[in-house]
Amino acid sequence: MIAEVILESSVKSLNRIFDYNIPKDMENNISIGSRVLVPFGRGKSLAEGIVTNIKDNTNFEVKDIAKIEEQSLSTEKIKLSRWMAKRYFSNISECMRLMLRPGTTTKNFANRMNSKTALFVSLNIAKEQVIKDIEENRVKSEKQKTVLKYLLENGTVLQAELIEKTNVSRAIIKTLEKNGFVKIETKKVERNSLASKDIKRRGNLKFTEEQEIAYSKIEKSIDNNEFKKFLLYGVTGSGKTEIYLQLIEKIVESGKTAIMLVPEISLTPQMINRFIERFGKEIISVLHSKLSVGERHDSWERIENGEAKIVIGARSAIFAPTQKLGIIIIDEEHDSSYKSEMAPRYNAKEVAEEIAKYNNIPLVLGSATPDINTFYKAKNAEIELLKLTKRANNSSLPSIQIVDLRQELANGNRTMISIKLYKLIQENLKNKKQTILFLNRRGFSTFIMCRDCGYVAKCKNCNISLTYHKKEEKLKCHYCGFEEPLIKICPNCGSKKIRYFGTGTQKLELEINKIFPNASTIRMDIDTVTKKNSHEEILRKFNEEKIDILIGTQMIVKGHHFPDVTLVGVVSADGSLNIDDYRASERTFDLLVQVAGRAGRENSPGNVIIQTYNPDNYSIQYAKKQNYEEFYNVEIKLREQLRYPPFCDIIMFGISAEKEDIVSKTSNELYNNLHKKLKEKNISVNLLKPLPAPVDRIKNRYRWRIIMKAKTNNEIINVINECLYDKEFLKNNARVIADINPMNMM
DNA sequence: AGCACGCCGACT
DNA sequence: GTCGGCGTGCTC
Repeated sequence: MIAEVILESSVKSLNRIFDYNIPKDMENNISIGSRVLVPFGRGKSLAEGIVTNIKDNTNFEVKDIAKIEEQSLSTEKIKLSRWMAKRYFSNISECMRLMLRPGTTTKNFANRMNSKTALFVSLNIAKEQVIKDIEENRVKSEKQKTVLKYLLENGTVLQAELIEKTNVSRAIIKTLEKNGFVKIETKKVERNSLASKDIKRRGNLKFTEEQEIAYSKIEKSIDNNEFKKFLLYGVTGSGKTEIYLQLIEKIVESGKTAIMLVPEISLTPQMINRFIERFGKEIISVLHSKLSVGERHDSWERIENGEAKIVIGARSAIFAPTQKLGIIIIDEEHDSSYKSEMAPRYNAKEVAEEIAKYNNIPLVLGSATPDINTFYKAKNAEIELLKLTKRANNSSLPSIQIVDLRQELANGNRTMISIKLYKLIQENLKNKKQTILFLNRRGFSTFIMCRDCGYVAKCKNCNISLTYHKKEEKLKCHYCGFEEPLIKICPNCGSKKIRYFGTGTQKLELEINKIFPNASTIRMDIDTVTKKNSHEEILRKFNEEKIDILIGTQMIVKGHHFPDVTLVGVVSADGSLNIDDYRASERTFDLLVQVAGRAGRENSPGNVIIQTYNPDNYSIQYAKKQNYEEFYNVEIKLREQLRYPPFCDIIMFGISAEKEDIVSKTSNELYNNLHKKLKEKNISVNLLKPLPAPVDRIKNRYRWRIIMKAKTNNEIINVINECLYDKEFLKNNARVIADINPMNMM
């Protein structure tokens, strides 16, 4: 018997099948999906791989499989890997890696993550007997008594815990073991990130009429075992989560499992707690990047062995090894984090759809500001639209005002805070209410320039200006991380007239401290949340210590609940508007609606001030009105006129290398190959000539790109794959990537 | 990715 | 002569 094996490697030239002989004694233990070790190459080194097919003979002179490992992939996951590899122009083994238990995919399989074990101590005789033995003084030593008492109360405990809590040495426990009172054994330790949670269970809430209708539509497709897509479109507070919870409850009760994806940033303890309240931590598995590899390994194992029925996680949790999957829910479906920016460059929404198809189950997408593409499909009946128009908790929408910064400047106000915003902050401080100031740019100044000669400080590795970070007195590159001390004298002309341009959160914080010297402030951006729990720590501080003003970027926007915030100021709405990307308006609208949602969620209606140099822009105007559908109607017409998604797909080819001539040569070769092949097959697409990327050098590599606009189908995808994996083309010494509908066009 | 092969200049 | 530099090609 011969096995077709895909080797674990991200090298493009190895992205194919290798045949291996299955030794007689392994025949009964091997199947499609088995993970194996095989000899590969001239050396004696072993490579890891996955068996993707078993057949009777081969044309090659084959070697024997060396070892079969314990883990395997389901045939469904192999099918999914094949689909992904093609759709996302990636190596099949890179796709498979996402579906294997975390911590088991390192090249060095000797250092594999395994289930962790530790020594546990428990009583070896009946409790009553132990009590008697203590009372009748058969155990005399005080220390031994303490240990036995602790065990009587706590059952089986970690030896380390026992030693720490009872303050005894290991010898005492050993003696107790020798005398037959306790036993010490090696057992598996579960690294469960939820272990410390002790949360009261709670029942269901009562549905409103709208919730009831939405729920029963989805319920019907669960009952019919059919694949169907739903868009649950409802404003913040309209009760989407309650619908998710009750759908999952139904699924779990019928012995099936559920996957719920949420954006990484909204995977907060508050959100997880809500699930634990309803279902208990025993059947929930949480997967996200903040967990240690060990915790992720064990979470995965609990899903594999059926212990965990509900998976809550960020993007890659879609690959969780669930048994009998019954529903997939994707919350905040418009969020850009569902698209991977690393190989394989997959979109979890599309992957979820594929998985839902395989399993004949519903896929539920939820959002208050749906992705334009999703809403277009909902309007065209490809997705069933379920609307929730009323806020379940009756809280009122905040009052939103736009401030024209041009006017402000004309009136002589050169600060970042308009008169209107200033007055509202002052009022809030007086009333002991909290304020959030949002600015989507970190650092102090975006760039620094010499006023005499026009010199701008740039990164030596990237063609991008350096951002000034005041606290460290450093210039930093936000692309490669390069840092250098702040320059005080122009290196070009020696002038001392160095000026700072553009504003970041650091400068805003400084300015706020100047304007409101008595107000307490806290800042939250990438620079302040580097440590593992600092994110939560800042929010806890803000909430509990009643900090007056929270200043932050994107990351303050999602999923957090601030009961005492009654004022939100968007210091500048223009940052996301002036990006060279067809999604700039959509992003601005989403962001503003979400930021506004942070104000006045409880009983007091909040105030929102949006400061901008583009007060007439439609995304800002509709955000003020909080009217998604009107925004959609304008946006979709523009997309149609300019032929942007959903009216076509955008495929971006990125070519990079250290030498510019290699980049241009490879780019032109790829363009010509694509052009030729498409012409041969009579496929017409909009293929733009290769050009340097907007940021044409990052980390010392020159970057070019080719853009293709086309309504993709199998034929086009095949042509692209053929060109990218062409043997002759691969000889070029450049890095080439292809990304379908990328989130970042830079 | 490894690893071997082979073609070239430098050197105990 | 031969040691080692790295460009090229192959791996079931």
